[in-house]
Amino acid sequence: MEEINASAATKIPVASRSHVIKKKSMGRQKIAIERIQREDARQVCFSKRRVGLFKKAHELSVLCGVHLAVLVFSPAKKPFSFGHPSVPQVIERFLASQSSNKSDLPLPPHHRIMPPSHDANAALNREMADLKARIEASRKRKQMLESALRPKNPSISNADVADLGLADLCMLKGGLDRVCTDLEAYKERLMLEAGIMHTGMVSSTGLQ
Amino acid sequence: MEEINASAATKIPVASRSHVIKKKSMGRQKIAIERIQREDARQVCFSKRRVGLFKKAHELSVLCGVHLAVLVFSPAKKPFSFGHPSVPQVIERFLASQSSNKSDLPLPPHHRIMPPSHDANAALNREMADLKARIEASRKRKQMLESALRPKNPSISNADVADLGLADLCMLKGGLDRVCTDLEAYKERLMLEAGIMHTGMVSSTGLQ
DNA sequence: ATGGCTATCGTTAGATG
DNA sequence: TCATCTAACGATAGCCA
Repeated sequence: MEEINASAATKIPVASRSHVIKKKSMGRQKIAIERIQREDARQVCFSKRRVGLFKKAHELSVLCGVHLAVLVFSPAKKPFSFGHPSVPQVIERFLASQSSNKSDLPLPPHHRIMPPSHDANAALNREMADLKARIEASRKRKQMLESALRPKNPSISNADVADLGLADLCMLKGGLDRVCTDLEAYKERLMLEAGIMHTGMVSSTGLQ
Repeated sequence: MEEINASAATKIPVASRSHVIKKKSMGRQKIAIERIQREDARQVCFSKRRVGLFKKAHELSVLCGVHLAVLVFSPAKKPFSFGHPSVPQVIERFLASQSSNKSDLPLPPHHRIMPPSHDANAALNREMADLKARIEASRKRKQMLESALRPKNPSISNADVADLGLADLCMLKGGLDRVCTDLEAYKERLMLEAGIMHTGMVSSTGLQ
């Protein structure tokens, strides 16, 4: 990986001209993926990589025409976000996809699996009304949960736990659907953490 | 890993019997950031870049120790997500940071990067498309859920699944204590919330 | 915090199995 | 569909203004 061979790297400009030449830059150095200790370096890294991440997200949304959202809190706790078509829309859609049906709210009786080829327009209209109602209910529920949390006494040592549990609770109601999604997300995460496990041979320690 | 050059040399005979040196690969080609027309290429691009985006997000969260979440809907409307410390936590925190300014879903003032909202027509079209997508996804989810539930044991609990995933993945990982710790904490959170649910807050589907 | 620079590292388009 | 390979392209660590 590190050693560049004669195939393409045929440029030895500065080094070959002189035995001692101070390079203008060391270029990009390899770093381990672990918390950066130096405060200023960490801040700079965040600024640059945040932009890079948003750019990647933008490219993905355009290239593939998909909806996505990225939410980031800076080291200074400041929120940054990027979304296509918009952050709130994507969040809403995501939450809706988690709650799915059943258990969410009073399910309209007409909401059931319909034959795809049966008066698509009428069916779509009914379903759309249904979804709108669900979105509205979801909105109210969120407000209730948030307002329920706010009046809590901050001196409670478990405030963090309550806060953390709040959103998870929302998603928990999705049941199996949610479990599957969460597991998927955690599988993704683990595969990222583990790095290159499936390439077969890795340095047994794995993980840089 | 290092036999790349050796294997490359081995395959040279193909090129040598022709006066035209055929490269084994054109390598990465430059592409414009615009919707990819070919359906298959778009799908492939999504798969690759989604992984890349999640990896970048993971690196940012670790390097800078920040909270973040990424929500993506595939071209097939399937939701993918990555979050540190967890998607729901980050969403909740983000919404909370927004609610201090406005009521529910208005766009946040701090949005630096945001697709320009066009005229009302475009907005309506987007909403319509979005709703239709949701309807499609909802239908598919329902079918998957039902077909998954019917032949299987309907009483799969969150704890069970989380536990299995934890043990399995930890074993798989082997050396990453931090991941195990994270998952342990996640499991505890799940069980705690299950307890909360049981005490009456959101009892929906007999999830356990 | 932003922006530019450079050398280097990491990502990925296109082709292939 | 999904993994792999290659070479080119893009992102960025470290340094400075």
